[in-house]
Amino acid sequence: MEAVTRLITRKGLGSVTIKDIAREVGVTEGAVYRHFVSKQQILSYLVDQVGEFLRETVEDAESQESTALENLERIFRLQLRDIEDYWGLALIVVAGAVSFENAALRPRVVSVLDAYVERIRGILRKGVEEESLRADLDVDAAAFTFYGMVQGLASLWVLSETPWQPSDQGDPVWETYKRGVARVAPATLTPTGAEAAATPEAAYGLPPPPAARVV
Amino acid sequence: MEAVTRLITRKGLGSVTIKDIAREVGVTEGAVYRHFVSKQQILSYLVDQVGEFLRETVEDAESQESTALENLERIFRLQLRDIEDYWGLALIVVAGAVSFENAALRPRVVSVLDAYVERIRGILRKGVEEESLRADLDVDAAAFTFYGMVQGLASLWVLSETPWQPSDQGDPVWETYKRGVARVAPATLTPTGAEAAATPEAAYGLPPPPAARVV
DNA sequence: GTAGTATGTAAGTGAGCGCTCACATTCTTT
DNA sequence: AAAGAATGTGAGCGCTCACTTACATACTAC
Repeated sequence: MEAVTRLITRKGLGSVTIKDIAREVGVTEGAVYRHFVSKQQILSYLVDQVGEFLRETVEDAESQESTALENLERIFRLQLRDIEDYWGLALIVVAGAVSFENAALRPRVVSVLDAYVERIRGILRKGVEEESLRADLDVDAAAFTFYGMVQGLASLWVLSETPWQPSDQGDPVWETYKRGVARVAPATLTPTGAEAAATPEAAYGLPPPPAARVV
Repeated sequence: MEAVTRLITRKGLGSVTIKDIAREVGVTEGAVYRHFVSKQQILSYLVDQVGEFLRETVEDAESQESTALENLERIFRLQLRDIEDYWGLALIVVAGAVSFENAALRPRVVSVLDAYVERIRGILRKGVEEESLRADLDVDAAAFTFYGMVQGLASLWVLSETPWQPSDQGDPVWETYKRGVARVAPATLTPTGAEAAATPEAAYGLPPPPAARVV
């Protein structure tokens, strides 16, 4: 399984063959089939493994005794780090598109993703209850957006050849998200010409985010 | 090209063969190769076509004389509609992951995506200038998030078998985004127990969004 | 040490892929 | 009507893929 992870990370899911896996492990194709009944099964195990990985990430962050908002931020940052470390692997689940080619694998991917989004929703609900998130928050929409944020960063990162890291972009992206969900004074349009708002970092007692890089 | 679009929409990029394309058109494989030199070329044309499609969508929305925020909302909604209509096709670009399997196609996909995100950035910049967006907005991060929002909805939609439509989820998701970028009073944490904020729809003179559905 | 099982190898098989080619048909031009 | 170009056919080539099989070796238990 580790060899498969390495291979996918190196050359993408679609181009990994059984022969590749065997060579990576240092055996022949037949030996692989002594332990797995099909390639499908290998990928299926892999999806489970990724699901477990996601679950642990979220639960670790949740176990901390802090506000839902802080937990979410922790998950966001852990996720970005994981994408950097195992990006090909993370993409199996995070960029679910990869799997939509493989109809047999889809139900597993769907259940992993559903569980993930549901956990995010749970944290958001808790945040609304404990009043660190705005009371009128649409929890479903916010969970969607959280997922999209991670996935968007992941796919733009994978596609770009430049050496930027998701975690570099993470701060300002997180700020944008936070502004949409955190509890704030009622939103009102300020007339043109009004003074610029103080940076929200200051409002939260955080250091200012680093300058964003262009993709 | 229309047949290819239809096929990808039906069964995904990876499983479309030249034979499939020929059958869909009503000719044999050889005839396809009379007009295209390779499968790679067909896909390459397709990516260009999608890029053109995206460009038109954005330019149509931009040509309207309204605030950047309203233009962005229009793009968002048009995009969701396009994903519903041609989802497999939209995914070629939107879920760039599909292409990362295909190294030769990647530069084209990257340039299409870059152009798209850059256009979103341009609108956001304009919004900051005309003061419909917050002055301290991180334009790069907001563009990232916009892209992620669309892509997240697209991939969750593709994966789920349930009959929900992205445009149904669109309203609350857009509200979450808008709260993060629109010009508002300086963000300050309200103490617990404070009254819930008035709905932002009211602030913008819009009808309340429909209840969100679960994936 | 021997039996039995677990694990590995080398050489396949058959199917499907992108793509080619010798040839047939249809369309356009004059 | 004839010529030439454009378009289409169907067989098949070379390759790679997931997967199989007959046989060999290594490990474990008694």
